[in-house]
Amino acid sequence: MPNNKPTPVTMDAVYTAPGYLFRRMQQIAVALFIEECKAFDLTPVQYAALVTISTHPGIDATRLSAVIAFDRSTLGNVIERLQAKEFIVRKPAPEDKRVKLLYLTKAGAAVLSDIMPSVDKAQARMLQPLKPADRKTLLALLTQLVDLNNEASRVPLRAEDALEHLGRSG
Amino acid sequence: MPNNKPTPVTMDAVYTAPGYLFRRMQQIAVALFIEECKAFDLTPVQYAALVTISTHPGIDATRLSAVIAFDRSTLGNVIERLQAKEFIVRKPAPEDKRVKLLYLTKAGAAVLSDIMPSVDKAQARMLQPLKPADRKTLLALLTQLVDLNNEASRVPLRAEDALEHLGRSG
DNA sequence: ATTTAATTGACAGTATACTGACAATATGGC
DNA sequence: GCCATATTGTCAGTATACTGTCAATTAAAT
Repeated sequence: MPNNKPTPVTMDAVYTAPGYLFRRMQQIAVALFIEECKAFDLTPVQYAALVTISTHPGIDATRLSAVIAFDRSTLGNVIERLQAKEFIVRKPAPEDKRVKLLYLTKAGAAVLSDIMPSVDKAQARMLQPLKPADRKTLLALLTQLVDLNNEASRVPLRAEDALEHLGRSG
Repeated sequence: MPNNKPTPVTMDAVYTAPGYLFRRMQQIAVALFIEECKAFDLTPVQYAALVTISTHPGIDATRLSAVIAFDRSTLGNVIERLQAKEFIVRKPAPEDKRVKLLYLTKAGAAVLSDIMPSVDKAQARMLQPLKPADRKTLLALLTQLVDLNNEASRVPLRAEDALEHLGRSG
């Protein structure tokens, strides 16, 4: 005969779900970043954008979005804020009137090099509670998992594709 | 003599940062949840709130926030949306005019029991790419890490404290 | 009991995220 | 060259998150 007992719902339906744990860790990661970097007025997303513009001067917003796997719509606002803080400039591309190319300003390069130690400290702090060997294991598995799930996100990482048009034949 | 070479910034400053990886996994987790559960019109946060109200009928918003470690301000809007969908009701507490107690409606209980298999499928899918042993390892380390970093988040998990006032002496 | 503290829900402001749409512009097929 | 298609940046709408504030209310201090 069928089992008609309703499955009892417990908080384990939340606490043991990997999605819940990833959400918690993301919140913790942001909190630690903000705390360590509060002197620099940069968010984690803004930091990632700055790094990418630094390593790919003249990148445009769409390619930037692909290189860090952030949503293109969201990135518009991020870029505006970085521009308002005068950490980057936008220049129209001469050969394509739709495109605006992104470059670091001197202030942007300065803040990026200044913030690095604090970013590193924040990244170290969030893994600190684990034993060193466990940190390595977690980081390796996490890197694998993100990579293997790349296509599942709305904006998959496309670092190679995005670079094809930059600094080469064109 | 001092080393004046500027540290070359590479994309590793982003790609290997645990904070970046947690952000990516969180986005992937949400995308998979939404995809698997699109028939139910529930977000991951709304699901967690529903589960908690189901296991703690009569909980108030502040304690709900502590039990799932979500921001209290944010939760106000979440509760409003759940109420608009008629999955929960809010009743004023007789002994404290500030408090509004939360209860599942029949529709809320139904959607919760209906959505469970899809939630489980989404949770399984995000770990699927890993070998079974690696899934266990990752989940164990992640659970540890969230727990050990509990105080670092703005809204630490306070499941026990939050329960003290419910269904007991009062 | 009256002043003081803390709590609760609400709100305003900022910052990610995603969906879907749009105009301007480029590019391809023909 | 023209037309269908694709790309780029932008915008409106919704949903988390966090900061800080506030009025109403309750609890604590004395």
